[in-house]
Amino acid sequence: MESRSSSSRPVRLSDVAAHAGVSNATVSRVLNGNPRVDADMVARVRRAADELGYRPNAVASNLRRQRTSTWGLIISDVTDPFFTSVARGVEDVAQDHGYSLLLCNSDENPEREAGYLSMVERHRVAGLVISPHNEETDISRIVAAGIPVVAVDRTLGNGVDVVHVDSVRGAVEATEHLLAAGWHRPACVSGMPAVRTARDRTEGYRTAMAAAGRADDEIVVEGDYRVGFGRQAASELLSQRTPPDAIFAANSMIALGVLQVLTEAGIRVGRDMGLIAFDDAPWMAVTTPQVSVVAQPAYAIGQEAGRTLTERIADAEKGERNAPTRDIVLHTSLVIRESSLRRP
Amino acid sequence: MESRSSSSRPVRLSDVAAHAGVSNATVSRVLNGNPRVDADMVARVRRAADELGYRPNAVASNLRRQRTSTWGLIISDVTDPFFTSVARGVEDVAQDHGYSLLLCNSDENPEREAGYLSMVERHRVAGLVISPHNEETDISRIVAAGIPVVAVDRTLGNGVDVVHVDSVRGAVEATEHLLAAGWHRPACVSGMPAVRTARDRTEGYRTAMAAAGRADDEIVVEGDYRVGFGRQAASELLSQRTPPDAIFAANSMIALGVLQVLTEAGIRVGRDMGLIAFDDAPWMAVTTPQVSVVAQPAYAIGQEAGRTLTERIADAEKGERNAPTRDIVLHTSLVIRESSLRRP
DNA sequence: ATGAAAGCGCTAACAG
DNA sequence: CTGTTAGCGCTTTCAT
Repeated sequence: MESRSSSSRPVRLSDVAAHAGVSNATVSRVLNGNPRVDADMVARVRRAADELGYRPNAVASNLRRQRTSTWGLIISDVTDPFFTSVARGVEDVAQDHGYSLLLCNSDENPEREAGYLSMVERHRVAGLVISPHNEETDISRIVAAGIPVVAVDRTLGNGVDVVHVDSVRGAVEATEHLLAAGWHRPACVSGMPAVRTARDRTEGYRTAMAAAGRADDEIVVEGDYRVGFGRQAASELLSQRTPPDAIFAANSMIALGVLQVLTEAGIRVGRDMGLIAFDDAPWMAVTTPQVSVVAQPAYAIGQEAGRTLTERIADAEKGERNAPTRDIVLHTSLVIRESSLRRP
Repeated sequence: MESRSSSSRPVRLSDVAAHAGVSNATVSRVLNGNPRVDADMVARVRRAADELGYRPNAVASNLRRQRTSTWGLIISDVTDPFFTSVARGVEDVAQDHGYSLLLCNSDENPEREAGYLSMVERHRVAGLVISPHNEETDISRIVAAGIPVVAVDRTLGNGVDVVHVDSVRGAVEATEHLLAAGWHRPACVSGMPAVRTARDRTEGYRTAMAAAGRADDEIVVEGDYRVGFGRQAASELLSQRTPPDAIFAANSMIALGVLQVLTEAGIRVGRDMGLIAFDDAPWMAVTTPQVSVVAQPAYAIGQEAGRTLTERIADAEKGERNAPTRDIVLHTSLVIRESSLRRP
């Protein structure tokens, strides 16, 4: 039974207090679940709040409390299924704990990232989850402001908690598998060397090649983690004098671009060209042939980051300043489908 | 007085004022770009702010101004490429205008949606972009609070602006195309009838079937817009006595599920079974055969929603309460690839 | 168990 | 052009 005149002044806590015939303090206590209030009072206040259709003003509350109920989430690309799954994991944990998410898409662009970093600081977020562009990403201000930070996918040095997978190992496994499947000249198409996961995945590829005594056959193309670069790299590779006979794509976006070009060129994957990707994506099981991958538990990474963040926030409130840094490594799994298998 | 034991107290505007030897008001004016301040003052204040590493407290500012620099964004599924593209469009416009985004994933769940609606109201967002679950979605409180709202993808009645495509027409085109390509029994796999786009796409299918004198051959399966339902529907369809020979999937998630099942069952798409989907997705050009679609300009929908929202916010500030409701319809395009073409 | 009152950090009248 | 001052709506001592 809320009073609803089109654009009236919002109902304030003091309106509820007046309506219930109690003080502001009591209303505040009731609405915040403070136990030392009389049961009758609680009922009266609740009813008054309902009748007036009261919605607490989170801005005022945040200011007074000197802390917000919001987390910042800065990710590289909302368009990349890996990051959307991570975001989903973070969101679900945030919601469970009463936090909202300020979403920022850094787009793998350091300036944009810096702008967003400044924004979350101005908003005085309670915590931050970030997939940092690279180790140089400067979060010193955030840390100095006492805002807990958890990195996902990529480390940040500085004693910041991180949740990620072992990219080197995943890449080694992918490359070894390609070699074991009988491909002779597997190439690696990777992201920006500035980005840690890209470097690690390239390194894993090189390690496996060297271990197999194939160091001389290494073919590495580095660009970025976008579909466009996957296309470009694939075209370049195909036009070489002695093209590779297989490709290890360092993420799903690159794999998509590579596959587009391969498809357009009429190259039969799994026959003329082997393919394996780091990162699973929902569509990889519906292509012909299906794409083999090194799968990462993206949603779990997000959840784990969210859980770690809540703990850090609790620590910070207790004045706990020097809990040991956590480096949470989740497992990848090699999912062998068809694209990496050599058919006659 | 609360104990704030953590690191150093953040720098406040008054610290900058003291450091620069001016009043708070002057600092505020400089930092907000008020033109009537002396150039020397500006320089002095800027320097002081820099030296102290000052970051304005957006919470305090928001409270005092009685408006925030945040938009709410409530979408059905961050995992659906259509919605992530929309989100991207909204985000880019928001950023251009100095707004941040509070991201909410309603998951096509009315309760979750209601919770988020309440949240954005408490946060006193400056505006809201929402893909409402359906016409019943109750945004009366938001509207009553004077918060401009723009719906995307689905209408909301109530005189709320909306940016979307003509789903009926897109579905008609898809179905006509299937029929023209020589498929005899095309089925329609759609989302929840409660959701407007799902209803519209089903209706478009029916309209086209009727117009072709094939009303008796209609096969409609309705569930939701998720991959899982696409799988389920495809299985059911395949096990029927007289299965369809083509499928119109009402969105890309359903199409993905359908394709998974078709692939697993060894059914040759484009031969044994025709397929066309509403919504393009990046992977649809790398399957074999490539998937024909009714493409929507998702990013543009997001942008358009963002632009409309900024205008509505400006209107609201001017006290403009009755600008005519906008119904912005963007064009779909029929992209005929291979899955809908009948090969011998 | 309840109320009175003092701010949280900032902006915007209003004076000067 | 600059400063003084009064809050924004809420939470939390402190006193009763």
